[in-house]
Amino acid sequence: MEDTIREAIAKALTQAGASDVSFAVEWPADLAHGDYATNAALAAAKSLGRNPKELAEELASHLRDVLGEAVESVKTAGPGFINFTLARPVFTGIVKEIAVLGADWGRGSAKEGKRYSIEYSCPNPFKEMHIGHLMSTVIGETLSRVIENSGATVIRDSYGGDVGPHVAKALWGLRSKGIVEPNDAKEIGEAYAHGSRAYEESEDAKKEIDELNRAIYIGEDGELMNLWRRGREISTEAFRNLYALLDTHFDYFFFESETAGPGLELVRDGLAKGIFKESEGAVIYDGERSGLHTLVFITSKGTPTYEAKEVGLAFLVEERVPNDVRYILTAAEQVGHFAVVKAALEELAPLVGAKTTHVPHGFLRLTSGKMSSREGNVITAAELIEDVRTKASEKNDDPLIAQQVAIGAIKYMILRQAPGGDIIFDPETSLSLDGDSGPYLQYALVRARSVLAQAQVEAKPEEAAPATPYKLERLLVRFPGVAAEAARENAPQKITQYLTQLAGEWNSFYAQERILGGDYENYKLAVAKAFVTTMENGLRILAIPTPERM
RNA sequence: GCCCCCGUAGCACAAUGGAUAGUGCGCCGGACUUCUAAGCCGUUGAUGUAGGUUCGAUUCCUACCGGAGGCACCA
Repeated sequence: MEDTIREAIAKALTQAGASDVSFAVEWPADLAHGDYATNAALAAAKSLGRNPKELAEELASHLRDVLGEAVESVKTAGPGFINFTLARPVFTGIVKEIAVLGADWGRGSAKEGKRYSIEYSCPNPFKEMHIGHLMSTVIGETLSRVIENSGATVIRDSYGGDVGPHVAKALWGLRSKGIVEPNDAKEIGEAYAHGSRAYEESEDAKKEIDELNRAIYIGEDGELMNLWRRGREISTEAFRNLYALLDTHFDYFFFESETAGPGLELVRDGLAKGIFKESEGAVIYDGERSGLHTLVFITSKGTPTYEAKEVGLAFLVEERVPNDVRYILTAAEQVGHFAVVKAALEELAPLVGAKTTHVPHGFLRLTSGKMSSREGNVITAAELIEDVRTKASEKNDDPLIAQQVAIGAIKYMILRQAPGGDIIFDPETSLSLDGDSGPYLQYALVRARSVLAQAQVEAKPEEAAPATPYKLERLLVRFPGVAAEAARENAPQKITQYLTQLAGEWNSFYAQERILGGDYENYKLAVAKAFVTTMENGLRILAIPTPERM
């Protein structure tokens, strides 16, 4: 419908003598203004030297003729907007279409045939997954689904640091506590905190940890490597449990132990080609010549840094996961580093560099101060989920439903805003189960399904409908457009906000209209069903669970 | 010092350059003989400052103020 309107406007403008004017067709903020609006008259008025209101009036009357029965009215408003109110049959048609499409309602094709490689979550083995990783995991999974929904194939991977100083600290910590066989991820996390403190407080410990770090890279100390393998296994198993809870499933896991070797080699090759240079015994990329930071890729001790490993990873992914676009999600604090890696990649392998995009996300900040695993005041992902689940079980006896509500609440908190922004997280008040929240969406869906389950008659979109479409219907129409916009702009929050508005409209409809046994019962049931389909499809994209009852 | 991000009501967040700047929490006030009150209806309240571009700026540009992050051997 939007395209039809757009074309009609373009033609009308050409007739008026303004063929290359760019204009918008958008949803008015207020439904009272209609279903679509355009600024075409405002945009064209200047080049035509016309009064925008007059021009709008002229265009409107022309468009009224062209669009005919599809529109209820075409009116001008304000400084020269043209508002389109769609006719009743258009909405009836959409309600029918939703019933036919079912799970496919809202799916797009803009990215058909594209392969996306998306990397997210990326917790480091030997540390516990904290709420920061939760943010990356939730945003990454939902962004993946948003892109899949527009027709692309998405291959998900997570990349973890299983070598490097933090591992040396954890292993040193385990050894110093005399632990040969760690029991769980928590024990390893504590050992890391212990080793990390020792590293800063004791020269001897620092020396030992540096030595361990090298030994892990070399990998010849059998006993050490056994502890390392065991530790990595325990950590990654804990991650997998969380991923199952969060409904995210990776196709690949990459580890720094695999990227370190290739990374070193690639950077050394680059050094020979003059892309990198030596400085104070280290191999660096001189980013300053292009306004970036100058960063070390290979340390003076010969170990690769994060940057070199990232280069190795880029090539490894290219080999195993052929793709058209590669997204790497990390916290925003890495933007400076990533810009340097990308610049280096663009010199080493222009095609790989060009299609690699860093998608930064904000931090989850605590109102109670900074989180630091060294300080031991991190909130782990598992703890947070457990806390919210406890809160949710006050109203739900069924543990599965309490868990679905908890996951929904946490995900909503993360997905309601633009991914780049920080979330100020107050464990006491941030996780609302009322108002704008995950449970709000879930509850609206549960009530709608409940109505449908109790219905004695069939949902029939072809039965008589009231002359004026419900606001709910007028919002339902927008779903595919919202989903497409979210994919185009990497903006999952657009879907969250839309679903919130839609749920609110359903709640109002539910409160005002008698559905079962009321007027237009068959048609209202069809609208309720269309709402259920839309909410289900939307929540599926967000990866928010849909409880059976609440 | 340099680079990047951010500044919207008491608080947390929205708003492809458009109309009366939306929503939730909180505050205050309503409605249950009716399909689930985690809900509905109403009320209160905001674009850091100063310029610029534009028919039109929360949005783009400049400066300033304030906050967060980054700036060579952690990731």
